[in-house]
Parts: sequence; C-alpha cells; structure tokens
Amino acid sequence: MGRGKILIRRIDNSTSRQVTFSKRRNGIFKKARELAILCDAEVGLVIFSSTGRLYEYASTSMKSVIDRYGRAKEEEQLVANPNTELKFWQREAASLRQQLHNLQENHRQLMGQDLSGRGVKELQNLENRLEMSLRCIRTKKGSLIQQDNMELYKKVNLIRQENVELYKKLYEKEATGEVNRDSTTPYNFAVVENDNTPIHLELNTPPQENNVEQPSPPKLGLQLSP
Amino acid sequence: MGRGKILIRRIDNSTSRQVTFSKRRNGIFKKARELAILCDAEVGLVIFSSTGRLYEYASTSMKSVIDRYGRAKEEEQLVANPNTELKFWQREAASLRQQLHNLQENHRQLMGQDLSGRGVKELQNLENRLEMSLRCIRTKKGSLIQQDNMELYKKVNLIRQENVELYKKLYEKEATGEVNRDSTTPYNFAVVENDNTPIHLELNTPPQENNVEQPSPPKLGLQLSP
DNA sequence: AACTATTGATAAAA
DNA sequence: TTTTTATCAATAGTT
Repeated sequence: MGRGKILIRRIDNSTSRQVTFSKRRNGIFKKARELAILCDAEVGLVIFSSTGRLYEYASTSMKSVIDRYGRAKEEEQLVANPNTELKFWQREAASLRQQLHNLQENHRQLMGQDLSGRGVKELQNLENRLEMSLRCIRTKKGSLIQQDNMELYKKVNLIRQENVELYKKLYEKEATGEVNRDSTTPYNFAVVENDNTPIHLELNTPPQENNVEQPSPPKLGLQLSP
Repeated sequence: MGRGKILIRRIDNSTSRQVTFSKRRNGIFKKARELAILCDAEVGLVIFSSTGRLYEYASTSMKSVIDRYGRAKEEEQLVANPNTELKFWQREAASLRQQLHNLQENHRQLMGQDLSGRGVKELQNLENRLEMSLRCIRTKKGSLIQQDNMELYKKVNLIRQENVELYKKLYEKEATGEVNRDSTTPYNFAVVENDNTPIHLELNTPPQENNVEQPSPPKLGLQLSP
C-alpha cells in the first residue's frame, strides 16, 4: 500500500527507515487498539526502535498483560524453574558472544586478514563481494563529488557576475575621474569571457589519491590550491 | 477497508466478532513482523481473545522483549536494585548487543549498503580499506594458484616421462613384430621436447571470470578443456 | 509534515 | 474456516 510494492527486508537508508518506522508504528498501534475494541480482546504491544527507544500499547495495562501472559505460559508448560532467569541471561550472553565472534571473523576476512586455510574459490568469492562494495561506494562518492562540483560551479558564476558589475562600476568612476587609485580591487582576478566550461574544484577529498571517475575538465584561471 | 466502513466499537454478533478477530489478528501479526524486519526493531505482541486464548508474536523472543521492557521501565524510574549477579549478565548482554549492532552497521557499510548520509571523505576511507583487502586477497589467491600450478607442472612432467618410457617399450615391441596394432595407446599425446615452459592450468576457479594477476604463459600441447 | 497514487487489508457474502 | 470481491485504509515515494 504505497506508491510501489516493497520487499520486506531491512531498509538500508536510515532516514527512510526511521520515517517508515514512524508511520508503521502509528499504523500498528491503531490496529492493536481497534482489535482490542472490536473483538473485546486484551492486547499488549511493545516495540523497541533500532535506536533502542521504547514504544508501547496495552488495551488494559502492560502489567496486566505481562502477568496474564506469564500465568498462561506457566500453565502451558507447567513449571518455570526460578533458576531459569540467571541461566537465560547466561545463555543469551553466550549466544550474543557467538554471533559477535562470527561477525568479527567475517569482518576480518573481508579486511583481508586471516586468510589462511581458504581455498581459491572462497577467495574469489570474497574478491567479488569486495569489488561489488567498491563499485557501490565509488558510485556514491562520484555522485557526491559531482554534486559539490555543481554547487561550486554555480557559486563561481555568481562571484564572476559580481566581479563584472564591480568592474563596470570601477570603470564608470575612473571615467569621471573620481577614483582613488590606491584602493585595492575587491576580487583580484580579472573578468574573463563566460565560456561555460565546468570548473573542477575538489573539496573534501584527501590529496593523497585522486581516482575519481569523472573526466577532469579544463581548469579555469581561478585556482584555489597553489 | 472492506465492503463498508465500520465504527470502532465492540462487535455484538459473536460469530462476526470471531471472524473479524481471526482476520485482524493475522493482519496485525503480519504488520508486526514487517515492522520488525523493515525497521530493524524488536517487537513483542500479546493478544488474548475474548474467549481467553493466547496468541503471541515476538521478533526475537517474548522473554527477551518482556525482560527488555522491564529493564527499560526500571531505568526510566531510576530504580537501581543491587541485584548484582543478574544485573551483571543483563548489562553484559546489553553491551554485547551494542557491539553486535555496531559491527553489523560497519559490515553493512563495507558491503556497500546503507551509504546514505556519508561524506566523500568517509567513502574514500571505505574505498581505501576495501582496496587494501582486495590486494591482500588477490595476493593470497595468486600464490595459491601458483602453488597448484607448480604441482600440476610436476605431475605433467612425471606423466610425460612415463609416456616416454611406454613409447620406448612400444617401439621395442613393434621392432620385434609382437605388437597388437589394435590396442589403444594409454596416454594419447605425443612426446614433445621438454622446454621447461610453465603450464597454466586453472583449477578450482569458476570459469566466469579470469582476472588472475599472473602473466598467462604460452600453452603447451596438452589442453584439458576443449 | 502533507500529499496522492498504489498497494494492502478486510467487511460482507458465499 | 476459507475464498472471493468490492471497498476502504495504510503507506511509499514525493514535495
């Protein structure tokens, strides 16, 4: 139900993930309330966002729901050993530790460490995955830099126009002999013909490497770096 | 959403109340699941029908959700009971969960997902790390393949030698007129001069891509693939 | 946060 | 219960 169908899988973009969370959270709370009222049910709903914030709804009270749930479960499986609580958390920690370990292993592999005992096939697979990642990242970087570039281009055009007008004013004053010859010109580069050539100014990039996937356009007279 | 709009009030007819309960229960469970997956949230949902039956959904486990709920509430009310042993494991689990979350985030970035909101600098950094990994992996792969290659080379030489000897024996028999002409030769490639050229046989590599960083040596007469 | 084109959920009927 | 179908509701993408 929206402008297009979506797959039910984690939304990568964190902004839209949050927006969707907000919308759907409201939606499901409404549904929960309606179900409780329409069907005379006792409903409890607890949601932790990915950032850890708690949201809750209970048709009666959360305490009532949880207590009732506990009693129902107790009846269902006869007894819950009071020693279980501690055990549960120990198992939980062990499980999380395991997951963490696996992920770390995976991460190390991806970073090209700990490659011993891997077959050629596995390494090829790793290589392919990394190349895919690189492509994604380079595409993103390229578009970001291009965006920066466009904004800078606009800015330069604005300043150039300003310059032209200042030049004109100066010329007029000079013509009427009222000018003070010692004053410095505000922008100390000359008027050039507006040839619409894109300007290539790389900001925010470390100078050590320069492998951007765009053709380097011819430089104009204005250079920000020595 | 139906043949007609309805008021949100208790459905009097018990049959349609039951039917509606069934449908909406499925609906809300689906929504809960989708919310958990799409938005990476932890969700717990408990429903008691008007007849007292329990239905539940939890994205992780109901125990985890209820415990976390309890802790969140506790923290909210600043009550810190020094129930040390239990608390310890709860904090341990929380910490591990956090680490896991961070590592997952990192991993997603490395895999080129979730790139929104990253600056050019960060992307450049990612790119560099991935390239370093790729170099490591390719080096390792290269040496593995070369090792394979060497072993195959030795094997080929052995077989070739065997072949030479068989050839000699056959020649001797032919010379004495005792040979059976219809017998097939065991290894059906001929003796060539041993020119010590390395043999390039790629084993264990999927055929789709072929970007190994070694110069492809001239192929010998022995070709395993058509 | 508001807007809509679309998809999704479901009320009524069978 | 489940299926079908006509409608209403939720929401994905956009502004």
